[in-house]
Amino acid sequence: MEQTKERIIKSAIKLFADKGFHETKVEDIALESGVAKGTVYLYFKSKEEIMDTCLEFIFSEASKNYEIPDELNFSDSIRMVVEKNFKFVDENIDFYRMLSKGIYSTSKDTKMGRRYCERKLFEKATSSMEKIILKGINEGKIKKEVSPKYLAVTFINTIISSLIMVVNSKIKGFELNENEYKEEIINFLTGGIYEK
Amino acid sequence: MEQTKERIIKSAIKLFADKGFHETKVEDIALESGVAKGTVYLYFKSKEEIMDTCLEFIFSEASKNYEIPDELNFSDSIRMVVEKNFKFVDENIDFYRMLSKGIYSTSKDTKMGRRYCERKLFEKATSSMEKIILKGINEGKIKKEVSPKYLAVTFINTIISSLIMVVNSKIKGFELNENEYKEEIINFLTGGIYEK
Amino acid sequence: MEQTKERIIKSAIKLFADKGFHETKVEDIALESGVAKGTVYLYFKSKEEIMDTCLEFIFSEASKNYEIPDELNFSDSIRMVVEKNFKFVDENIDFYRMLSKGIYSTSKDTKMGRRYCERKLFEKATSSMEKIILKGINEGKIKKEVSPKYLAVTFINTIISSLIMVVNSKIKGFELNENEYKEEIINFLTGGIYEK
Amino acid sequence: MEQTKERIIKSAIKLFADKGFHETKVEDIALESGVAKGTVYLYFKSKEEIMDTCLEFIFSEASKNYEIPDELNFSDSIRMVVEKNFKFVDENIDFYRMLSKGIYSTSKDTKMGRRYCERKLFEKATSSMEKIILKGINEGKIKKEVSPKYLAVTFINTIISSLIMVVNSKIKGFELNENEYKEEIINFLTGGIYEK
DNA sequence: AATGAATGAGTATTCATTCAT
DNA sequence: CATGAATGAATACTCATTCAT
Repeated sequence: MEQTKERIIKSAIKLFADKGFHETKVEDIALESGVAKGTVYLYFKSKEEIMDTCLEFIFSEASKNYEIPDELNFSDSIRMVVEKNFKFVDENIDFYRMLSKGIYSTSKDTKMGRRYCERKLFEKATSSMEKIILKGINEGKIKKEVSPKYLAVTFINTIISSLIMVVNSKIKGFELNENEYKEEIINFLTGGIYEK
Repeated sequence: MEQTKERIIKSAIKLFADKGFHETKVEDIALESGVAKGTVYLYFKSKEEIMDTCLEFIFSEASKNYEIPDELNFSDSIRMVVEKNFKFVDENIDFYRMLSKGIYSTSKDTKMGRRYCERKLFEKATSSMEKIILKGINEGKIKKEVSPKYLAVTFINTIISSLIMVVNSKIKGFELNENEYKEEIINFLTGGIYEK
Repeated sequence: MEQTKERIIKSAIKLFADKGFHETKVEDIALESGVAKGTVYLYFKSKEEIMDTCLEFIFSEASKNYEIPDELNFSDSIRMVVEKNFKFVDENIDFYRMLSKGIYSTSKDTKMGRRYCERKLFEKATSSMEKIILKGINEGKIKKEVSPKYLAVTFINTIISSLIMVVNSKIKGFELNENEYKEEIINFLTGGIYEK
Repeated sequence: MEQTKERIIKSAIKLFADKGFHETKVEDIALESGVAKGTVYLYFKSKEEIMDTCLEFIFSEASKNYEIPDELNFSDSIRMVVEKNFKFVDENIDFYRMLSKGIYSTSKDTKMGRRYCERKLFEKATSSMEKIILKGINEGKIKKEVSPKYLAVTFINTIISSLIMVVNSKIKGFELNENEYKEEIINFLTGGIYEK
């Protein structure tokens, strides 16, 4: 049943987020999903493949956050991207916890794995953001001299790292007013923080 | 000898950056340092302690990037922070490679370890950046309505993620003109991208 | 399967008897039991736990040697205890070889381990022997002035050390006629060696 | 200096008694003796040799407990052997603690090691006891039918195990009145417990 | 004689993966 | 489809011993 596979994925995401890849045992995933260890191997060739499938699943979801209607203007587009992402964090906190683990990592990359998905998502995000910046230039909000590509990368990084901040605040009891912070980010990205 | 300990640290940083924590074997570190496995354990109680010492060492170096003279104005302060950091990346590429690993991680944290150092560095960075932003407000560059704290966090995140971009470009052959990108970041953070 | 666990216990007793605790490797136990090293750890958390289980098992068997019907008189009771024990040695030579190792030992004790079992067995043995001595006093065989408790301890020690002698004779080619020796012990304990 | 060697031996006896052979590290012995690890190896070829020397030293001391003047009668000889041994236990508690460790042992025996010393001591003890028993027979205290050899073994075992009891009582807080117990043992061995 | 830094062989334990039922 | 007993390769860590100083 495909339902079983989905249950395994969900459990894996939760556990990888809690304990990281290496600290999560296949047995843990099996227990959490309510199946036997052997069953996990009916649906996945290896533990790596479980991780890869988790990432593929979540990155494909995340990429929808960068689908913005053409008719929106610069500021509203920025607002929509930021709001979609903040909403997504709320609903997929485990995913971002997984991402924010960092450091004690492995370098093993697999075809469908992290790098591939990350890059796919990143490319989607920056190309989408580039269009939004072009809107800003056309609307006279942003100077013509800037490099839309580099600025897009910068905007995306700013958004992503702000999401990580939100996650950290949720988990580590950092004090951070999510809504105020979000508005500050939007304000910042739309140039609202600088005196004319 | 302290020289031996230092050689081990250097080797460990390189290897953790190359292969991540779990994929790096203690034997690898010993070989790379030109000592026997047992010798590593003369200087460190465990593999974890090696990682912790690496982080402590490098985070304490990195925190110097946020020491800015009071007499500099807003824009020059921003420029100095960004330039110091870009220079530091060039000279400590292994460290940033280590940081940019992400995902397949562990959650084990030790007292002197990652969280502690990360937070210490982050707090130093944001408090330093907050002062710079206050300069910006006093100079009339930044609106009085902004939250200096949130903006500081955002500025720091923007800088850090730009550094990660540079590292990725160096390693994965991403095409990125480091200098142009750096100028774009400075420009962005000092409000230069927006039309008056 | 419980059968596998039992096979492991039997092999462990044999090996601990042959080579002692430290000289017996977990791999040896696995080989001797015809299972893989990992399998041993399915049934036991650690090598210590194997030892503890061996001891628990064998001490509980040994304690049966001190179960004597109330209706037997003093001399017959002594005879029965001694004979049961000599028989037990014959059938569980490995166990006594394990006990007689001595000296190059460890001091690590675990809850269910040695001390606990030893004391339980010793208490069972002495309390049982105390009853037999009381029979001896009641029957006028033993003087009323003696301390039944101390005498019980002494009788038990005499029996146990005679068993160790038998084991040593079996293993190290000590010349010792088991039956004659046994009769001498019974004779000794029932006062038969002394002139009236 | 021979003084250093003696200090090492004393420390080793104490530590072996505390923690057993395997749990005592050569480093521990060095620390306890106030010398460097390397120095230990100036006086002993190996850790085994330290143990062997400890045993040799202590067994040779212990064998003096069985040197009894010919002119003493049976009962006084028994009393002297028992009293010497009880006194020796008091003064060399570490040695008996070492002996009473048992079980988690090793089987490695070395030339000068345990078996050799133990047997030497045991032979000295039993041959000495045999003479005492012959006195008993000559004095009409013990029946002529007994086997002096087997009885000697039994007497020695009774004494040795009573010493172990005393040690255990000292260490594990067992309640045992040492003097009463000693008198009971003497009484027992001289036939005083049985009604005529 | 004394030191203690360096060594590396040796081992308990873990856990992803398999496969007979 | 599902199971979970069995596997064994892989690895962090220990400690007796050596030897240059």
